[in-house]
Amino acid sequence: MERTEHERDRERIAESIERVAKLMVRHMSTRQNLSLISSAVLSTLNAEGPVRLTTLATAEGVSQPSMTQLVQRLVRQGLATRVPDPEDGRATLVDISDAGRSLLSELRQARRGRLAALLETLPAEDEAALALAMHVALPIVERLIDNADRVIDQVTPPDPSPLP
Amino acid sequence: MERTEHERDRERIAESIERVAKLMVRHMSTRQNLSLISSAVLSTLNAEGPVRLTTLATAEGVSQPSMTQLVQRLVRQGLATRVPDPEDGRATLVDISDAGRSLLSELRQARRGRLAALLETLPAEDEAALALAMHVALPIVERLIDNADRVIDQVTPPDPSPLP
DNA sequence: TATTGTTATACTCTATAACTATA
DNA sequence: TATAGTTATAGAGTATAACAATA
Repeated sequence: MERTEHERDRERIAESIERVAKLMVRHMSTRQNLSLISSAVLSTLNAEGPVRLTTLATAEGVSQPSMTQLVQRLVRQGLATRVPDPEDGRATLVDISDAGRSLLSELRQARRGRLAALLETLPAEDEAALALAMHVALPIVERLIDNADRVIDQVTPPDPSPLP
Repeated sequence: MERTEHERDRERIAESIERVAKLMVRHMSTRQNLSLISSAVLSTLNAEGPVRLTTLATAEGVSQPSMTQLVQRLVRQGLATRVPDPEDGRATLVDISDAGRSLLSELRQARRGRLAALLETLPAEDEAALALAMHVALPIVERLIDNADRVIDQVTPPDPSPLP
């Protein structure tokens, strides 16, 4: 049965991803400072310039009202700005502020520091092996992530929702 | 400058992990059903039998009051039970219920299905390469995760907390 | 006195439903 | 009428501070 081993591999991958995700949410998101989603939005704003609220919402996979609130929090904290879209009176353009930009770079530096400290706990040959494996895996994982939004929603329906 | 390339590698790894984490939180956590942390607690209860609330809290890296609330939610939903510890009048023992156990196995099956569907979007040679790379990387990543709780908190202090 | 857990309070993040304003 | 966004409301999940009860 080759398929069984295959399945076990996948189970193991899923469990490790879950543990890494938990770790990220807990530690890499800089606690006090900014949540995972807020820093992701800040990062998007930094890369894409002024964008509409709806664009942000769909990009992050959250509802429009959720993004409204998130942006309100960012603006309240001085990390983002809002201006009406001159080309569409209904729309608002959200952008990152200077404070947002500098916080973002601090977050990235902190993240680098944490990751570096973590990797330094490994023996040198382990880090080398990990780097090599990541070099192979990362481009594939990134394609996988790009596929994810399309694929997962197609699989979700057969969910009879067995509990309250 | 070998160090610069090294750094860029780490930056890329961190960013991919962040995206995977976001993806997990959004999709792999079965939306309607149960959050990442709730299913993790259920999973711990399933594996470790009745455990104390404090043990759960430290295992998941959340505060005692947070775990109190989380367990209250699980009990309210019929997924967990609580009994006083016969050996210590202060303590409570939390355990998974039958409904919790069956929900957990449904969650795991759903997760397997999602991951399988996702991996099937890849060309065969990509999946093979990914499986190989993961085979190398996973044991190292798991050691890394085990190190994480110890290491990260030591690095966090030099955080001047520059924003409100 | 120390430990176990709860309650009180407050914040982020999330969603759906109902709304306003512009196209 | 359709689209962009907000407000209202509700709930999960998080934390700290202050407390009760037991060891």
